[in-house]
Amino acid sequence: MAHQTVGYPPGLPDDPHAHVEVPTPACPVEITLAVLQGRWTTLVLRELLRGGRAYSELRQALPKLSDKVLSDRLARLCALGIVERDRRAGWPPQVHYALTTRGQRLGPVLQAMWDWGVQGADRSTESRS
Amino acid sequence: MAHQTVGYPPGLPDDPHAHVEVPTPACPVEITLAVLQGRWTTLVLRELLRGGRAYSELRQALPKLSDKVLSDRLARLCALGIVERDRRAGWPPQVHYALTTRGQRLGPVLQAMWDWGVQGADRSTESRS
DNA sequence: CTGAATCCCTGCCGATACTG
DNA sequence: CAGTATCGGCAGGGATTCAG
Repeated sequence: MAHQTVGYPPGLPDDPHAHVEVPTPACPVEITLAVLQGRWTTLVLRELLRGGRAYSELRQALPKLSDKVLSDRLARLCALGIVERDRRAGWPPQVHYALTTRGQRLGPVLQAMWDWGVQGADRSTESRS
Repeated sequence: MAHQTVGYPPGLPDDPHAHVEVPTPACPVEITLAVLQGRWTTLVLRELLRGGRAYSELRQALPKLSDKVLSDRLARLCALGIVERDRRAGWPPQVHYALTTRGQRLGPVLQAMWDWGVQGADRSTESRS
């Protein structure tokens, strides 16, 4: 099934993905979650949302991030069509990374998560259905 | 650091969380991601967004989900103030689960993820910064 | 009915060292 | 500079079993 009714407390529109019963790529939310999953992934995306960066610049921005994980994240995001790799000729060799337009569309998603994280600090209100 | 600039391609507003360099609870996006992380979590939330459910109803809706994981998810979401537990007297013993208002605020987040997952199917467009 | 406890296994993440 | 190779530790998740 899928998370289609999200945002509609009582009533829910019909959606072909609305009956997913297992966490598979069939559910759009799971797809997005799969992209975002993995430690450091969102931090890398944040950096790239601020503009394209060279590998060394990313390393500099995220000092605690090892080569292996950074490479893994970038390779995975490239494979997913989120990030684009640009190997530039010359010396020293440099590789530039930038978000594809598909990747840039993740902006609103991260923004929504940001907003919830900020206001979520207060857990004062409660309600039941 | 944090993902504050999310959604603002070139320019980025100043934010105290904007300089997080390690994935810690200091970043709102990481907070939200932590809440959503874990297999099955979003599926459980989807079910609850459609209205409060009894434990048995959740099990029925997610047949492939084991008791342990469902219990873990619910307990964790309760601890986070996302879900509220309502132990009802009588026989057979039944426990009702519902989202708190804080939990319901996750609706827009999942909606954004849903939207991206749906349109993300096409990776035709690309661009560089 | 509703969970908590236990066991095992898998995959991720980090550190280190090495190559084009 | 920009990665890849390898190894080990550890936490997450599934199945099964037991308890309130």
